[in-house]
Amino acid sequence: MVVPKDETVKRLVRSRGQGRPRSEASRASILRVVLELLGRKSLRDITVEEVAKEAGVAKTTVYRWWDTKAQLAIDAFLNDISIKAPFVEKESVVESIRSQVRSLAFQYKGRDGEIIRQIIAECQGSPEDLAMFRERFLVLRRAAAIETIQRARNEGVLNSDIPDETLIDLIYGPIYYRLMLQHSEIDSAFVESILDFVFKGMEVKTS
Amino acid sequence: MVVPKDETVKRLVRSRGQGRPRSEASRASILRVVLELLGRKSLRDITVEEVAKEAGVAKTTVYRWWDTKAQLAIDAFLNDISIKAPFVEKESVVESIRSQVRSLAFQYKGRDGEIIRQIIAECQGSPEDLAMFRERFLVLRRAAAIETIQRARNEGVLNSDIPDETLIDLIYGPIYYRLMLQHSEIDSAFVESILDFVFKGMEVKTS
Amino acid sequence: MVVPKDETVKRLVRSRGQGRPRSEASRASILRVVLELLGRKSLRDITVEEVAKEAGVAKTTVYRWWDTKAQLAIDAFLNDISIKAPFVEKESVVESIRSQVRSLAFQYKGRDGEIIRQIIAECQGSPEDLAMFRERFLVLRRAAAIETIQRARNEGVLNSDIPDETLIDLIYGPIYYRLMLQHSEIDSAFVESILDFVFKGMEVKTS
Amino acid sequence: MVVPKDETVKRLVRSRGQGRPRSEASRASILRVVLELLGRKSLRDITVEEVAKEAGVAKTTVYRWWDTKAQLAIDAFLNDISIKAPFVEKESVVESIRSQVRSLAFQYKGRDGEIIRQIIAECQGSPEDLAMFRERFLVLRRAAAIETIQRARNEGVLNSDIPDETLIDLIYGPIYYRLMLQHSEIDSAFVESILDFVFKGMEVKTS
DNA sequence: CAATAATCGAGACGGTACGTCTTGTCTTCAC
DNA sequence: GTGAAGACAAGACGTACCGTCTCGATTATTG
Repeated sequence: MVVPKDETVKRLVRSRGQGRPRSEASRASILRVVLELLGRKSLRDITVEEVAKEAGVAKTTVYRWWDTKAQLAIDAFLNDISIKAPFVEKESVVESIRSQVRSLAFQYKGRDGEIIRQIIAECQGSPEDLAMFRERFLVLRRAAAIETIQRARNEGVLNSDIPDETLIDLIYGPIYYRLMLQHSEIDSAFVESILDFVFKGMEVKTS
Repeated sequence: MVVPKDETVKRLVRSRGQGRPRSEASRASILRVVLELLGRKSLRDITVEEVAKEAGVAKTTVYRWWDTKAQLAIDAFLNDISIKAPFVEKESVVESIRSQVRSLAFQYKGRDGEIIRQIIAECQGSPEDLAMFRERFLVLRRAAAIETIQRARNEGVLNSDIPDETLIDLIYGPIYYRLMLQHSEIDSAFVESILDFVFKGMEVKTS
Repeated sequence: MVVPKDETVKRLVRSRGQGRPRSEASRASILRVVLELLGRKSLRDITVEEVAKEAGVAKTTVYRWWDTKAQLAIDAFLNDISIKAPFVEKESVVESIRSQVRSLAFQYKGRDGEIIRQIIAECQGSPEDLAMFRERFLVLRRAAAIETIQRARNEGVLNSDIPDETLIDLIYGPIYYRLMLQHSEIDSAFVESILDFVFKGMEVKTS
Repeated sequence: MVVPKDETVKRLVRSRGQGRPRSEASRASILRVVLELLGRKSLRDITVEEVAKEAGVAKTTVYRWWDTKAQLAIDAFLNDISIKAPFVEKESVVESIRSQVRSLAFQYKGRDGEIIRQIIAECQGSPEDLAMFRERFLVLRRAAAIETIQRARNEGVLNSDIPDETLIDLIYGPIYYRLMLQHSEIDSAFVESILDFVFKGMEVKTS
């Protein structure tokens, strides 16, 4: 378990104590600017200096709360999004999964996909950053998927002995693959083909 | 179609004409150094200055033939590797595919996977670089896969109407997913699970 | 009137306000190194990189306070020298001038002449630099000369209607001429000949 | 005596022998381009690369015939100008000198003065270049001046024992002083004041 | 008339310094 | 103690020229 050094943790750790309290305005301004810049340019091309200037904040204030640009981007991203692709109750568990994957694919086609792509790239330079991205973003979503998959298994809908983790990789891997390599669109034809192949003949059992 | 600006093309373009011919020794030295450095550190942490110095070459010579660090890394990588995961004739077409995927997964677990990971990350900052990586690396391998898949279809072994491109994404996507996110190992249990799931019941027909 | 962009002015302008104060140690170190290097090599052969390295200072620190190498050299030179050829009270005003010119010629024969020569050469590439050299070095010295000349005129010692400025050019021009062209030594025979010619018959009146 | 390394000498030295003869077209083109560039920018800002390109000539061709940029500029300048300020016979020897100084001052106010200024500056970096400038430009003109001055002495017109060399410095020094420092114009008021002061009462004797 | 030899253009080369940019730290004063 | 301001050391960036070199092609003289 990697100890997260992100600002959320720092806030908790430092929250008690003397002195001038942390400026909430500065924090919000920084995160807002990062997100806005991420809409215009590659994370690589965004500089801490630029963020500080745009946010009307001292560079030291940024460095005080975030160790790396990747962590800053992760915070900005998570601070902004609500869960846009949740697992919702459907007529069947499999349909619930299919529905979630469709939502996620739609989300990844847009701005959010772009940002995630940039963050993953940025995190390749540091195992710690990559670990943080997984823990703060990926594991939550994978946990929800696993729970749903297990419900499907309990209902006898999943007639395969493929491990849960691997099944998740099988479903979401192709989407991340296209996200990172950009060799083809993440359109609905693609998503439906994947889903049909993975869940072929499974919905029958739910009836 | 992106016009590749990599050195290989430049060499062809400039091969006819006057002037001092390009130094093959410098070229080889640069590519060798890049590869050697890629074994020791992240591509992000490799500097052109460092490459030039280690290669005993002027910085301008590097910039003359490669536009970006990503292109340099791609060339160094491709210059080095032979196709380590080819499609070889097996007792069945499906087995031929399974065998290739096993080889590729094994390759991606090691140094080559590490390098590919770095290159993909580096290419995210520039669509041109990413396009070059696809064209010089990905398309060749995907073309071979497609050809094999079509042979399987012709033999009636593939009983699914999933498009070829999507099938490739389904098989290789999970591997790239684990390569980039590093949430789990690309071990043989993982690979076999994927292969079993994708080709379940298909080998029967080949008998 | 050219607005000087040299460090002295910048210092005054920026002196009030927040932020880390300018490092006096760095400033002194840079100027010291420049002067030391000027004693060993041509100003053309001195590089900013070299100055920074020798001074144990970042290159940016040099560029932050000085726009051009010429300005740097002027500051280093002025920072070092006291007025080595002042106008001192003598038995007559003319003798006071003669004495000053002798001192100046002696000064220009040595290291200072060499440095001034380099600075003047360096300043030819930019009207701004040349203007700064005049304003920070030349005008002060010419003003002192003019004041002394006018005292001489008031005493009726100067029986010529030559303009003050031109008289100064007449006396000092030949010295600068030899300094820049190096066709002959600036020795005392030369200086005395010039002085005798310019002030011939004038000292009589002072008796 | 410095051995001139300029192209004129090289031409003579190399003139006999086998091989392809020197291209007169290239030589003329180079000198023409240098002169044209000198009209537009500082000699410091002119690069050999630029000269070669503009002249449609290989860089090696420039380097083969001229060792330094200063020598190139000197050649270009001398190749262009005829003697624009000669000593011509006048009603008196002194008037002949005065006339020559007026012409020279007029010349130095314009483009030629600008070029000379640049060349002198450029030559400060190398004693050899400065020596060449003196030998190929200055000595010829000073020799003519000395000859005229001696004629004046023989006619008893010059009633001063100032050495010839120093007298020349006294007359021309102020002009070069203003040329290099640019603190005032080299206008006729200035020239006449200098001449009147130097030759005051001398013309009487010529009558 | 072939051999020789110096020239030419083109342009790659190793090298150096440029002036800028970004990083992450530090120092001051204000709150 | 935090924050804004901004100087600082460090070092890579990508560019511009330097002066040299290696080519193939050309153009004269010499044998």
